[in-house]
Amino acid sequence: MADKKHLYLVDGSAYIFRAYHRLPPLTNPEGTPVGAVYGYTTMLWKLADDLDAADGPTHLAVILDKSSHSFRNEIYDQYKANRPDPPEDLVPQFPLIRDATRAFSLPCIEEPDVEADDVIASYARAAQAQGWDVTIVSSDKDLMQLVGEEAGPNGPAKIDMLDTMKSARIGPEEVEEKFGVTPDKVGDVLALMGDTADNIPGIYGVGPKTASKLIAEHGNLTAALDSAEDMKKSKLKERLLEHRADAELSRILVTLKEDCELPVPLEDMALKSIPPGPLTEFLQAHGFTSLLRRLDAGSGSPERSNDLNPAKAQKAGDEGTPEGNRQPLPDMPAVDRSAYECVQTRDALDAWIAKCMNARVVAVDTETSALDAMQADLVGISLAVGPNDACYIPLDHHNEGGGGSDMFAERPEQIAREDALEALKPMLASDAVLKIGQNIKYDLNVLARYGVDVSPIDDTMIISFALDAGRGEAGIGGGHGMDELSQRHLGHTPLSFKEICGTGKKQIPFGEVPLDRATEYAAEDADVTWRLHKHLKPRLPVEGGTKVYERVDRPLIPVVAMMERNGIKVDRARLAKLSEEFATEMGKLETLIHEEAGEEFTIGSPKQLGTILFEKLGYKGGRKGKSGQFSTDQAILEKLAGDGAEIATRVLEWRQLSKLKSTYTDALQAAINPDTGRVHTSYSLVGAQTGRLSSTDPNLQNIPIRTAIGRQIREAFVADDGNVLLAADYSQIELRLAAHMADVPSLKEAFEQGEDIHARTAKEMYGEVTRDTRAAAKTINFAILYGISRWGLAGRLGVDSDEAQEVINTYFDRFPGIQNYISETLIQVKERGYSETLFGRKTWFPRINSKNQTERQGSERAAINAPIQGTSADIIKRAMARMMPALEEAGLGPRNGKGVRMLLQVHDELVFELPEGDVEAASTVIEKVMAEAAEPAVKLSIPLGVDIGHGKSWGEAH
DNA sequence: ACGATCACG
DNA sequence: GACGTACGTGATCGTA
Repeated sequence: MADKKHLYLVDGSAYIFRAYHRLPPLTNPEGTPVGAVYGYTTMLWKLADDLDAADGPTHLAVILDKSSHSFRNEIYDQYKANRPDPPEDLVPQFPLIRDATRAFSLPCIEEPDVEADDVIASYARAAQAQGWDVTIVSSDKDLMQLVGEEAGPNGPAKIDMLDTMKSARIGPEEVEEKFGVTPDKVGDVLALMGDTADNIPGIYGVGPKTASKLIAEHGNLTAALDSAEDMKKSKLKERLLEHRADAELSRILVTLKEDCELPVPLEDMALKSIPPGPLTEFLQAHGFTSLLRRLDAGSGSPERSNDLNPAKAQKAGDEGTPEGNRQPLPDMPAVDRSAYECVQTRDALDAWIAKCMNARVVAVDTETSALDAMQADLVGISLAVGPNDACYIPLDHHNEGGGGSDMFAERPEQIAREDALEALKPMLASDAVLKIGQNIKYDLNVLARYGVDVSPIDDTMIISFALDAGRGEAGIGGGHGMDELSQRHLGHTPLSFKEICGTGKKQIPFGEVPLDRATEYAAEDADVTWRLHKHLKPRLPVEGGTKVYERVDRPLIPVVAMMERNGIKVDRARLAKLSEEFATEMGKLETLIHEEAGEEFTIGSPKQLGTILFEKLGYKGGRKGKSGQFSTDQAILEKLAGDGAEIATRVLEWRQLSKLKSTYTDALQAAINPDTGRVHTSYSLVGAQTGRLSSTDPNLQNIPIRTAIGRQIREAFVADDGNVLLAADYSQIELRLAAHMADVPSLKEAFEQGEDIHARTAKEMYGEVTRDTRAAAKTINFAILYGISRWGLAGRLGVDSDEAQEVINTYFDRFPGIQNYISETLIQVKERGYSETLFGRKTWFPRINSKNQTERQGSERAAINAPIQGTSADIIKRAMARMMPALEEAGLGPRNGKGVRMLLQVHDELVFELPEGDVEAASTVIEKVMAEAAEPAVKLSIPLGVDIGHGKSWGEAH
């Protein structure tokens, strides 16, 4: 394997376009724009430098487009006809790519009459045929057809792709994830969906989803097209029949020519050490001083570049926040799991603790027996202070079947848990040592249960969220989990939990994993976390993420952790009684429904229900959705009920009860923690792209309140004896923020006067306030927050779309600031790619300029809403971070586990548990902290109203 | 694993 | 001129 050849083929032309859009507009000393060339140069550098890496190149060549004309234009004169001219300041950079490539002494290939893609395909196949591995450095979807493995003369030879912008490998799985079919069928999918960028027609009206579904079902393009004959009458059928020729033409256009001339023999592409002369000259000529410095430091062999030199970016007139600037891979050795240490003695542990104190920055990760931080036992702790400088400290490992207190359990040598924690405590609590975690809230909770405090902290997951919320693009994940971050930023795949512990029935608890394997896995997690921190943290100041991370999100981590540990008491008996009542009532309804249907069926099956209602009983209400299934959702059933269908009413009642029982009354009883007797939710700080929290296991942010029957469930959330629950919620916070952000004088005045805002809107719009006009005004107010469309509003108001348009016009007339806000927000998001809250939280919208209208409009609506929803989230988060210190200052803090405790957050509401006698004093503090939460960072032009109530239960507190 | 449905702000 | 019809979530169920 050591002498296996690995050819890297760089799609130079495509790269420079992307680099241009993602890097700051740098210029060289002569004033020539070179930002894209800089990006290209660092990328080449990095690739060439990976020569010795496990998956690095042994051979490398750059392929460029010779001209904009190719044989495809002969087949189809409209091919790429809609391509706009490249931006003015990019044009002079094209020839520089050639210069850069030559400076590295790398082969640079351009062929007439074919495209770079074809040359790449030809070289890739030629290399594969000789048994070489091939990596195509590009993210062009046409090239994804080539990905895969074929038998070669000495074992399988694989072709994959590397997207250096995203630091992501694209293998068969990624291709399949993107297209829903294997790489060899990608051409068929492309032929159906077409490509607006290349002006490839495809089938009009068929997008990626439909295309991949059709190909997956029928196997290939011809079969998919033939299948149209037998399809039921539909738009799709018509289109497939009508545009068949387009698809067939497209198939030819997307097919790569794999037998181009190969002007440079494969062997001549071997990577050699790079003569420094030409490279130095090139770097000097373009003022790439940071790279020059690295060249010098690296004694002739290029070292990896760490990032864009911020000083340089500034010199070029950049603001220091290059949008979309993905930094190249950090300067670190490859992960080497054999370097990790398993710490089994007190001496070894003490040495590590000293090492951490010395390092000042340490990544910490806990391994536990289960996922639930409130129940899991601590099994081990891993630490990392540098790349590959990591250890695992097993604390409760034992052989299979030897768990618990079994005296026959065989335990490998390890330090007693209590002793190890006692030794670690000072370091974990030391102000002089920053503890980094990936989702460190989990570790905080586990360790807190053992009496261990961890502070100060940093969290790579939260940093990633502050930088890249929403940034995921189709086919490439945008999440903030460790494996994904590692893949994206480090190009490294950590051992997966499954590989170590197995899956399903064969899964074993982490405590039973042999120590050598456990060390590899656990220490690697700490190592990767340390590396991610090294990589991500410096991006915060450069990309404007510091404020929201330092001022809003980081301080919240221990606060939310504490809320989770606090938990909330639920009245089990009351829930059980409700479950029983619901079951009885459901039984009665079931009988009635079956009687009316004339047969027994599963009411909970929308499919069966649809058949009964619309086929057997003959009610009207057509098919819907891709599945070709009848829709039986609430709106449709209510319509049927309105037309006198008794069965629809009964089904609606049954559904309500079924939902309440399974999701709430049954599930909440099961969620009671046996040790604490309370329910502990888990909040995700990165769950919602807008910056809101989300709540899981169980979700306590969607407990019923809107109907009387559902509200009974809230009555089951109760305070401990002698205590009450207090609920404090912001009143109309999003509308208030909209009034402020869009600067609407009449709405602001209404809020200042404490008026009923929907009534005020009704008065402005309709001249009078009645029940109907107020209801309509309320609908319109929400429509505004969510990004309005005339059709959407029409549906909600029960009028036609022309009338809805009238209503919208009137609204914009009366409140002109709103229209401005919407258009200015959209212009900005389209330009920069992200929206921003008043506190600087960014949410990215990678699809805001999509050619697909549905996708684009969806992004537009989300982008209108995100600054408002996100600012509201920022405000309540700030209130949460300040709440306990303020209460403590007022002498109301937790006292022997009592006093005022913050339990829940529901987007605009905070729930507390407190001694009955503290209600009045606590209300004053809580109201003040919440009302002033925006200050001093942001001065709002409207007051923030806070409503407070209390009672024995959450229901009563409202 | 995924869509349909429905609970919340 | 068609597209598909309000923003943000999570849990459960039936079905593939």
